[in-house]
Amino acid sequence: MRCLFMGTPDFGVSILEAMENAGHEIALVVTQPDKPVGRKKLLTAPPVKVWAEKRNIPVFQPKKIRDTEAVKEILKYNLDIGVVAAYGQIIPMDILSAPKYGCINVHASLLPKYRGASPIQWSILNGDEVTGVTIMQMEEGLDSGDIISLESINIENDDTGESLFNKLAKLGGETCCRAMVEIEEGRSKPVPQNDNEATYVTTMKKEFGEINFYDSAEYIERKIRALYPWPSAYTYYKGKSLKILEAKVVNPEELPTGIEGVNREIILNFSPGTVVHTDNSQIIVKAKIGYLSITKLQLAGKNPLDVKDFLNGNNLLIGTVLGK
RNA sequence: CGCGGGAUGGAGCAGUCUGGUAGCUCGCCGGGCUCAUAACCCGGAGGUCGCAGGUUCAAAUCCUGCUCCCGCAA
Repeated sequence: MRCLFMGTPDFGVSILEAMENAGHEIALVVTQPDKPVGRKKLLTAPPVKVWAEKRNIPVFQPKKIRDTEAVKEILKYNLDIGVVAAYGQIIPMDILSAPKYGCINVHASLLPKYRGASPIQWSILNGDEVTGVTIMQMEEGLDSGDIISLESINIENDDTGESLFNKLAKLGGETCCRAMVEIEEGRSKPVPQNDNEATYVTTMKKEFGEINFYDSAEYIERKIRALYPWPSAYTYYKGKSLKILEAKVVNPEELPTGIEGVNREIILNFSPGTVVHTDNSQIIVKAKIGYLSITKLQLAGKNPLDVKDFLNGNNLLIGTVLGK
């Protein structure tokens, strides 16, 4: 089919590649304007734009997609279908209804659960065992369109925001292409969502990543995985922010025996956030419920390090309390 | 000119303020102890101290310029 694609980050690139491999013609790519990024504020093109330019596909980057000029530009193209994946702007009905089959959206959750931004992180954080992707017919509401296709996937115990993102990006591309075939052949039967079951998630904010050791170790561990590698879960050490990149839950009965100079009664009286043990592979910190074994971390200004390397240069004493 | 931290054997760090023999914790190689070991003991190799200039009898250290890495912010 002759397609319009609207999207911005890497997730969109995965969908594009799937569409290309399925033999669709990408007539136009619409994405966000280039933005200053990084310490040097270099003007950087969105990943989707980079991808499209390599293939000489026209790219359109309106500041506001709702402006009549922008709408007119897109309506110039004769399109069969529009595919939207993490575009970042609200698209007006004029555009959504312009292609022959309208526009469909790829969303990284099992709708109507987790409408909105950052569904992937939230599904890990909440300890869900299953998530997936939804392909829906777009309408004006937020992720509220009729469901064309829904594909689920298990969340593994070691899945991170990054790994699950990659899995869902791949699954999203496959599912999207399958849905496009169904639409073209007239087999598609969109099903309305049950709005009563809808839940909404907001954008993951940076400050949300601060670890509260008065949470349970299990929750903190999920938070670390959900926010990896961005924006990262963090705490503070010697006044500097300390990102926790990898950790495991340790139950009280699994604590290493023979902790030198410290007996278990003292540990029991430590407050959450206190380091109770270190060895050449881990730093164990007490949480409100359970203990957290940190295995990989990054101090502000430094590179990410395995705990072993970190401890070689930092004399981290038992009894140190992490946090502000 | 957004704010800040950093660059020192293979890894992580100290030393820089107050110029004067290259240090610590590991890793690696060799030997020893041991039933055995990631444990312990002894020995060894490995560094133009990010780059380029300057000051000085003497620079990792002081001055000037540059490159690269990272945290925050965006």
